[in-house]
Amino acid sequence: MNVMNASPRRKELTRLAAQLFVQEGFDRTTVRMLAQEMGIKSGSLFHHFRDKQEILAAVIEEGTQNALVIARRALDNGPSHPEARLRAMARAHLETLFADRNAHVVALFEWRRLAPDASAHLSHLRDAYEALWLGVIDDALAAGVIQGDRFLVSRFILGALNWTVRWYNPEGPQAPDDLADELVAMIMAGRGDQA
Amino acid sequence: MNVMNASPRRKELTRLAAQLFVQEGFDRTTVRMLAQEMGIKSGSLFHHFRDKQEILAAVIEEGTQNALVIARRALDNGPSHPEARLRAMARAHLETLFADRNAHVVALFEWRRLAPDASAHLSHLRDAYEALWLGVIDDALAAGVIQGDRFLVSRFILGALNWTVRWYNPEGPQAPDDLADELVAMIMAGRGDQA
DNA sequence: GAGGTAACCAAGCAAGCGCTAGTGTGAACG
DNA sequence: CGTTCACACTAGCGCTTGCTTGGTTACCTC
Repeated sequence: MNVMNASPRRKELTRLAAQLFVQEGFDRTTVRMLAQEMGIKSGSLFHHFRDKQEILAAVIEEGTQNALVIARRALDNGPSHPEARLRAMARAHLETLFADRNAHVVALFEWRRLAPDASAHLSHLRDAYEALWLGVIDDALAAGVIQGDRFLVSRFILGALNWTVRWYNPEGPQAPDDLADELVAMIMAGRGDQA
Repeated sequence: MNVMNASPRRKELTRLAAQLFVQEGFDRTTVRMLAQEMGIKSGSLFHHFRDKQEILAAVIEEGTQNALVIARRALDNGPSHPEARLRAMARAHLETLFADRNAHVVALFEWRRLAPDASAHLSHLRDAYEALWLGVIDDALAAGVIQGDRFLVSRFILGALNWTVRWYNPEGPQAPDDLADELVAMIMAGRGDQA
């Protein structure tokens, strides 16, 4: 078994697993299906991962880590005006969501299949990510750019954004950035200044 | 097997199944678990349902039917102003969502486990429901109450509303109607008139 | 060229899965 | 009183599941 999470082989296997988990769902995906997709036999799979659970955890960790990196970069190199930061954050969210779509779909819809210990570890990552959002939302509230309860607003926004994986088609005419801008425009309080 | 969907026994079994499906997920819920929860042996289960798939379909159909009934009632007996109709629709959505919470969580997150024929049948129900939403949204757009693309708006709203099942606690201080009103207030375009 | 190691394979085990077959029982009905 | 029917039971079949075991290969290092 490979202890390092960064082994290139393991990373590739994780990517393939994410794809299958999205296609079939975690429970319906058998170790034999995973092995075949990876071009190995089912027994060999357990050289790379302790058990099936660990594959799921690896997939979700990968996606969540990337989300954190991208969001932090968007805020660090990004604009300072609260409204623009809100837009940058929404854009960053959709950017990761569709760059690592498989991993994020798994994270969103198979989270409950995680064993308790893995879930606890990954919850910290997710909390760190949501903290970034709450910071941006607090600033926007303070500046009067948006209005409402901070938790309600953040959950409505994240709900609307996360739900896009259910209907958004990247081949279509709309770019992810357009979606993000439209959503932010939609929730801007009392300022009829959208395009 | 019971052909009528309205047998009271079958309805009760469907309710119990919904609960288990939410707790464990459809795939992880075995027919033996279902039977035990129902106080019978696993073999007896197939007197009521042809197979496990049919139980899933029954759960989802129940929830979706109720959603349609409640939404239609809210619109028929409801207000005529576009903004008020939007609010009524959002309230109705959350009302069903938490009245039949288990059934709706299953419908939202286990839909893909449906066999193709059951899925086709139930899609019509869901489409009818979404048509109601689009009608209300079109009126609101025409009246200038909200702005944006009709599909984008509807998907953002439904995403935000559906996502509430992930975090909303009915025991908490906030009533579902408050949530609905806050969301509608949030998306009202260029009219700083929320509470 | 000996030793170590990452990667893989063949074979299979124990447990659990959905579902079936055949039977029993008590209430309802003519 | 005999028939029917909804409902439940026992027993188990055939298959798949996640995972283990013991051994093989190819490459790297000193």
